[in-house]
Amino acid sequence: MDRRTSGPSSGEALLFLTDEQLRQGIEAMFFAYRGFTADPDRILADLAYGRAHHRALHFIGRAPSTTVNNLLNILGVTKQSLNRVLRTLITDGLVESKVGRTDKRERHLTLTQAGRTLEQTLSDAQRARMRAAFREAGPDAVAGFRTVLEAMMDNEMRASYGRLKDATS
Amino acid sequence: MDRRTSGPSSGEALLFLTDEQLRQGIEAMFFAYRGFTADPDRILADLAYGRAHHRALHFIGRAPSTTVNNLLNILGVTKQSLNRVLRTLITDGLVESKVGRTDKRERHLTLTQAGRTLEQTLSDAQRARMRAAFREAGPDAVAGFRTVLEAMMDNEMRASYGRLKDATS
DNA sequence: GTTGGAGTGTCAACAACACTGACATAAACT
DNA sequence: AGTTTATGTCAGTGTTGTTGACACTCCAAC
Repeated sequence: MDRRTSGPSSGEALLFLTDEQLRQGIEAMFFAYRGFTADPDRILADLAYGRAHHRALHFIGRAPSTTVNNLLNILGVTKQSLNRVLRTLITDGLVESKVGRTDKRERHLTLTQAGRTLEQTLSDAQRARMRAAFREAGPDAVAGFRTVLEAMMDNEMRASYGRLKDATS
Repeated sequence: MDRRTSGPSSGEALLFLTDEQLRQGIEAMFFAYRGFTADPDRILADLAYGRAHHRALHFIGRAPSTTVNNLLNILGVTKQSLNRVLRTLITDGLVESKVGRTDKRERHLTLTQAGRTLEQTLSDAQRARMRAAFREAGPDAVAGFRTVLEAMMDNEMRASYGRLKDATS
């Protein structure tokens, strides 16, 4: 009924955000995410893999020698779900699983050469689109993009994101 | 191997985008999208519905009296997939399907009162998070956010997005 | 030193939701 | 009359999420 969404603004300049503006943000997010995953999805469709395999390859490549449990926290799925994906990647020789030295309960995951190659192929497609979008939008827009996305994450995800970001900066 | 990603910049100021920067953008998108869907997902889990139902409700509410075919184009799924969802929504009395007046082949979809109520509940949760993120990030960041997302869409999706945006502005 | 609980990983079965393919019906178009 | 368009339905399949049950490893208390 109210066209304007009111509420406290916690000390910052008050922003008048209409439901319409928020709705456009929601739809932008929906359509953009589809574009975001479209290119790797096309590649994966030909192979016997899906988006979950891509995610696993990405984060193993990002943090080599990570444990299953660590990957679990990042991906936010159940260990059973992840395990199915990991099993195929391991038997297909894309990921190597090594029993931990100090704690033999842990499995440390690393990409094999073949795994790195596929990860590169998938990431290249995704990066190409991201690069084009970033170029088109300009550096200020990119900064804003990241600020908003970071504010939209859950706290635990923001923590994972921050850890990964800091690890290589 | 190359730390710097080069390439033509189509007349604009050349931006040096490292793979690392792009990777952070990719991960930000991944984690943020999880946050973006987390709240409605929690609500839907209690009901017998899933994310697909939410999407249908959203776009029917957005463009009332839309046809099945139009919805199909927006959502980018097969009619079999959409039909399964629509059937449950119609039998549950959340969506009304009316035969078209001028073209009787078409079915025009509208939310019932119950449908509007559920849609509101779901959207409120999602808007609350979006609003908080927008407030925290500030208006300039929001503008950049939208610019980048729009640049990341496929052309057809950008068309759908534009149509919806213009319809109510 | 053995036992019990916590941590970690694996196997099996099931549900949601996407897909393809084939087909039926009705209305509109030519 | 014949073709195309819009919609709905049935059957089958694949990916990816879930829960439940179970095995192995570590560590600490007894």
